[in-house]
Amino acid sequence: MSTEKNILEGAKNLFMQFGLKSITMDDIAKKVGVSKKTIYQFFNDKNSIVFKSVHKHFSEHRIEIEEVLNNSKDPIETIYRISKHMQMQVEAINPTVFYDLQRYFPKAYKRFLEFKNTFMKESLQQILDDGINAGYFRKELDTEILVIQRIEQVQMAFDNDIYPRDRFDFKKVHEQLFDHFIHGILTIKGKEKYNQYLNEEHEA
DNA sequence: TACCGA
DNA sequence: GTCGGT
Repeated sequence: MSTEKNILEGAKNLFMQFGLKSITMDDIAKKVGVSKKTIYQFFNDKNSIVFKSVHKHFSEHRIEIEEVLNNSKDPIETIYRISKHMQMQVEAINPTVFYDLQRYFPKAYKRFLEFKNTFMKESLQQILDDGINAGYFRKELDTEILVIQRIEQVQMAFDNDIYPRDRFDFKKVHEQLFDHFIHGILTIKGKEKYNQYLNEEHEA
């Protein structure tokens, strides 16, 4: 792998684990095993590494989501598998990343918002519309309104002022919000199908 | 690796 | 004192 890819991969891993602000250029150099001089041959500044890390992260995330979209038998399986995927992502990322992005790295934060407001929004809306047509989700739903609600509630769970992490289990907050969301949209038929996937998981 | 400026 | 940048 190229030196540039190595640096980016190492930086991304450190950022995911510890956040953006607390990781220094020296930390990255040490982790990757190169000098800071080498890093600055590929990246203009820290802002550039953060931006490219964020870009790489969401590009990979997008490919994984597309794999699920293309290989699920029905909308219930899609939303179930994506929720599992999101759960893993949520556990793998230090929540301070979002705070750091917003506060210190506006350009990278903009990239994140773009991902959230285009790809995430469009794919979730497609899933909801498909689910309604298949009779799994309630036909009364306004999917455009609910997609925004769902995306923003995920973001809300990352906000330490809203669900302080010294009082709430981060993972449990996400689980609760998803459970509440999914049960608010399922029809009877959808619930049966959803429970099938839950039961398969317990048997596995 | 040492150093400077913020 | 810390950290991005030289």
